[in-house]
Amino acid sequence: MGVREGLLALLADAPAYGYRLKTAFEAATGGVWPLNVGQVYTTLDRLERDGLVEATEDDGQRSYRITGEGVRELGAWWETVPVDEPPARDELVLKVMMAVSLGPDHALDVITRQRAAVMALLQRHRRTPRSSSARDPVAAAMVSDALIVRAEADLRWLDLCEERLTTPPATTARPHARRGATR
Amino acid sequence: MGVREGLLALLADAPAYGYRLKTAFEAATGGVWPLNVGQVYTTLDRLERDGLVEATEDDGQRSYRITGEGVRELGAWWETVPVDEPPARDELVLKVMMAVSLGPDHALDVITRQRAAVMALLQRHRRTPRSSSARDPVAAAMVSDALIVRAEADLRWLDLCEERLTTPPATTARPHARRGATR
DNA sequence: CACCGCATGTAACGTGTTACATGATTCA
DNA sequence: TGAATCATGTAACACGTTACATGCGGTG
Repeated sequence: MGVREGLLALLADAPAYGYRLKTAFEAATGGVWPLNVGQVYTTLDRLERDGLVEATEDDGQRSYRITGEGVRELGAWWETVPVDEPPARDELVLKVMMAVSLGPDHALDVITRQRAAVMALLQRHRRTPRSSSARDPVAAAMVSDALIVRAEADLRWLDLCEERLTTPPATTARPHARRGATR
Repeated sequence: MGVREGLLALLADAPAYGYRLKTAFEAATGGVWPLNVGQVYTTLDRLERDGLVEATEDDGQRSYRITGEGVRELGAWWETVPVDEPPARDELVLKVMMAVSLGPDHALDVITRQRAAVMALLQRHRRTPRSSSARDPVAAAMVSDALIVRAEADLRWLDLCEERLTTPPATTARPHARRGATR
């Protein structure tokens, strides 16, 4: 999810042909998000089918240019955040939900395992400085930041779940100013 | 992503037929994750194809039971956290990455817009107490928590991105003990 | 020459999503 | 009777992913 809009964003900057879009996409993401070339072409076909881009054939080179419709669609993409109604399916959340439905003991067990796994992942992300020796250090650093922040949020959520399972059900506090998630 | 494993988890508790799995899945997720019945049957077909479940036909009722193979697969699911190599595609991250590749001014603009959108979403999530009047208040509360924590993490990450774009590129600090994301 | 990078595709598969068709049962 | 719920499926589509095929051009 995102290849479609990603290519559209690149084409908003300048017209380009398929292969160049692949390299541009990978460069924009600091080289950490590889993209199969084949997907570029299929995605371009769909974009053309939907009238968001136009192609001009020149000597075997198909150059793609964004259309007015595409510009509008892209503008909406920049501004909006994907609606979560119904809430986006998240693997970790689903896992804990299912474990809860199988019983609180099972749930606490899964939470413990998941916390250990996420903590290991977090440490790995913190140790490896992905920013250096990448094509675009800033982009790579941002992706790295995202992984770290996301993992921290997962830990925090696991703590909240454990609280909800261990404290009496009357106490349904919202996660407002709580912090930590370090254990 | 997750329906497959979700159904498998439910079948690990007890054998069931298709329609019951739909209601069980929705009940387990506090009623906030609706599931089309059709998908249950297609997913069950795939699970059966892969040998993770077995079906016993009885008077038009196809009852599904998890197999040993399914139990093993499910056990791995409980323990592991999805590997992020390459890092999972995230819409917000992709958006900012693409904006960065189009120029820092564009990027800061998109970051501002996205922050506003995420903040609005966060406030909406904090206001609506999804825990009450749901089939499973605990599950619904957990999903609500996840949305809140996730949105907070997104805000935090947007702040970090802004820092990386506005501070001199020499300073590449890691997001260790930083907190805030309240603006 | 053989290999690698450039460049364009096609085919197949996996999963998720929606819409639609078909019956049986239950209940106001 | 008519509507809602239960119950089982099929068809079509979207998107992502991988593998594969093909041809060109430069370079060791």
